[in-house]
Amino acid sequence: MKEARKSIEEKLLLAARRLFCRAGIHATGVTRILEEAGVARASLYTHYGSKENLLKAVFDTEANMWFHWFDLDLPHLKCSPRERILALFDLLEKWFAKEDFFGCVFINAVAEHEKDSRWVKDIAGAYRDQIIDRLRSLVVESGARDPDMLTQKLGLIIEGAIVTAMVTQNSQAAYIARLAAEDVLRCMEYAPSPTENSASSAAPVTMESI
Amino acid sequence: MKEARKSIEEKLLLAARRLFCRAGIHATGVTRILEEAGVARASLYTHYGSKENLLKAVFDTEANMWFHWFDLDLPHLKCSPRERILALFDLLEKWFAKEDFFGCVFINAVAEHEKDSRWVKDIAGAYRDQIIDRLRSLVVESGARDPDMLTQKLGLIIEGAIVTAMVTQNSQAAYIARLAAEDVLRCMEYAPSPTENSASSAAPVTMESI
DNA sequence: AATAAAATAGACTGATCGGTCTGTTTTTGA
DNA sequence: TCAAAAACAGACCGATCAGTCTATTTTATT
Repeated sequence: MKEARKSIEEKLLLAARRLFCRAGIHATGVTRILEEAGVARASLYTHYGSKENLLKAVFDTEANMWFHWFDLDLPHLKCSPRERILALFDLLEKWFAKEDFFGCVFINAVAEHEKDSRWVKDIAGAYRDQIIDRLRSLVVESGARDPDMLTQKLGLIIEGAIVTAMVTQNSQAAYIARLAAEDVLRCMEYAPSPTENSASSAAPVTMESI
Repeated sequence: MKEARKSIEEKLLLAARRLFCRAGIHATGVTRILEEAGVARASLYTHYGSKENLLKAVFDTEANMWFHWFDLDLPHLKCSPRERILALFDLLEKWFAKEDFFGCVFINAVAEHEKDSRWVKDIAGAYRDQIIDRLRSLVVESGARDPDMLTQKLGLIIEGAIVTAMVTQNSQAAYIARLAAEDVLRCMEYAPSPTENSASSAAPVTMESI
């Protein structure tokens, strides 16, 4: 296949995302980003204008990873909504196992910036809301009785998996998280799905019957 | 009661812990710590020698908070081991609700330092191991069938709660985490405790009977 | 009250930061 | 092929960083 040459923006984004997560945002100087990207100093400023704007662009790429999972990868799976939720943890495991996984740039950025800073919290929070919304759609599809509560539990478990994987440098955190997610799913009562299981009684499915 | 005057070490520790978590470690200059602590510049260096040593001392205070919970607060509760595990999440909720809660200094420090840095990862990791060990003791006390797995699940949920509370600035994360913890406890089979329930059958308690 | 030790304010240093600017080389498109 | 645009290397700037130092004031001990 064609060896597509990376654009300057791509080279900067890849190097910045990697370094911001591996070494921290404040601890990463622009000089180091430029060395790793193999790009001239002035190019960073003609393309992004500032280190801060480059960070915002890295936020974009990280959010797009999540959107790709929810909007393209998971819908293509031929399985039940419940299994689609669990498949998310398999995607997490592949992410954690990458040699350049060093945590989530949103979480890390919030951790190392002024907590009442407008722009970091607002941008990271807005992306987080969009990701949680997609998770909630998956949960609603599954027919859970209390989708908001289940979404919050799963979101918390996902964030716990990310942080545990970062501090332990072990992708097994995704597997633990998947098992914990199975537990909370098992404990949630499901309403019968309108498309499948239409012959069963109207009584909710309890955890004993799963 | 006596108005105990804070020592210079205490004033520096309190200000540093607060600022390291609220604004980030790299983003916090020593000048700002000194202003907030109301202490002279030279005093920081006579007492701690460097900003890095001050961070290590902050690690100590954060670890002592956890040790106090596990070694003093929880053992005093007159309740079942299972309820003691859940009481941990009530302690988390009180922590999150404090007006100067801005995340866990261990997690935040790992997030914003070089991931293969020896000292940050080693110190934070060693404290984490000690905390997880105490959690495992609680789990073993509860008589769970697979204490290692349960400990990992609960540890992951706790870290998820901390990060969720940090990014959402909402102590409700502890409540969600407690409910999730109840779910994983419910799904874990318990062996009969040797001290209580000695009259029951040898069959393990399943989740239906809880 | 006198003296020694500790804490104070704040100037200072060398290094590094994000960002700008200059001049040269490479790429691109007609 | 040739001119315009883009990317290049690297010097440079003002600000800020952690840490040192001096000189003064406060505290503690006798």
